[in-house]
Amino acid sequence: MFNKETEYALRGLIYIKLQNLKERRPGTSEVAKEIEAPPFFIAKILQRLVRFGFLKSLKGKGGGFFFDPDKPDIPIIKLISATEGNRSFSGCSFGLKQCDSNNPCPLHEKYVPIKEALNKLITEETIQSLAEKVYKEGLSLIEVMK
Amino acid sequence: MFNKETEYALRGLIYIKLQNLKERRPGTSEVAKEIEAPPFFIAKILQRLVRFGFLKSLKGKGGGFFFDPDKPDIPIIKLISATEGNRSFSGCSFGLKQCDSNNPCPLHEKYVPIKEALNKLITEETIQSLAEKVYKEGLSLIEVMK
DNA sequence: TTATTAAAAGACAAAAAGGTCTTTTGGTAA
DNA sequence: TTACCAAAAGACCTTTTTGTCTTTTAATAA
Repeated sequence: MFNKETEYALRGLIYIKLQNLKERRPGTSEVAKEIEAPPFFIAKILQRLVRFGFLKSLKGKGGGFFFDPDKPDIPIIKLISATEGNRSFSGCSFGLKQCDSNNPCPLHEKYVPIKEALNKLITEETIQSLAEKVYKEGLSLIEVMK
Repeated sequence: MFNKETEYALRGLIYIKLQNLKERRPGTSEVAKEIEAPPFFIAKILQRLVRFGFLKSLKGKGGGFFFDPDKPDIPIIKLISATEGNRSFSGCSFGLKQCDSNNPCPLHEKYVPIKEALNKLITEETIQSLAEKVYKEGLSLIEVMK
C-alpha cells in the first residue's frame, strides 16, 4: 500500500503526537525503538518531516521532536504526497497515463469508486485523529504478544 | 497501484488474448509496440508468464504467444501473486505484520472494506473478461490521441 | 565556557525494481 | 538439411528504495 518511508513516518508521527500529549519530546532512538523502525532510517525520515514543516525539533539536552500547537492537523494525504509524491492510487491500475471516462482502461469503471474511497479516507484522517484513536482505544503501533 | 511488471503483464496478456481471437500469435516485438512497453522487458516478462503456465509459446517462424484454450480463465489476482508475490492490498497500511480486529492499526477499520472491494475486483475479473470488455467496448491499451 | 547532548547534514552501501543486450535453443520452411 | 526465425536463458546495467554511519551544528546544563 504505502512505501516503507510512509509507514515509518505515519507510525513515528503518531508516536510523537502521543508523547507530546504527555508533555514529552521523544528523540530519534526512542521513536525508533517504540515503533520498531531502523534507528538511522527514522532519524533521516524525521529530519525530512521537519524540513517539510510537519514537525519541529530541538537540539541538545532535552531536545527531540514535537508538533507546533498552532499548526492545523495534518491530513495523511499531505504526508503521503510529501513522502511518495502524489503517485499511488491516484493513477491508473493499468499504467495508462490518461485513463478517464473518455479513454478508460478495462478496470477503470470498477476501480474508480475504490480510489474515491481511498482518497476520502486519507483526506479525512489526520495524524492527530489517528493518534487520538490510538489513545482512546489503546491501540498498538507495533506487533504485540498476546 | 501495481508495479511495472504487473502493468505490462496485464496489458500484454490482454493484447495477446485479443489477437488469439483473430487466430494470430503475436511475438514480443509486436506486443511491445502495441502496448507501449520496453521490448526487451516485455520479452522477459512474457517468458516468465510462460514458465508460470499462464501462456504458451512457439519458437521459430510463425511462432509467438498464445493461450491454451483448454485452460480456465485467469483471475488477475493470480497474475498479481505471480508477479508481485501476494503482497499489496493484502497487508496493513501501517506496515504491521499482524493487523487484524484483535490488534488493529488506527486505519484498520476503515481500510478493511476498501481492501475487500479491491480483492473482490481482482478475484472476479480475469484476463479473458477484461479482453472481452476491451473488444466489445473498443477500449485502448495505450494512450490515444483524440 | 566547557562538556554533554541530540538533531542536521550528507556521504556511503545494500537490495530491489526496472530495463537492456547477447548467446543459445528449438522450431519452420524453402 | 540448411537457412532462418523467434523464444529461452542468462549476464549485465541503471535507478529507486531502503538503510547505515560519520561529521557538523546547535542547544543545554554544570
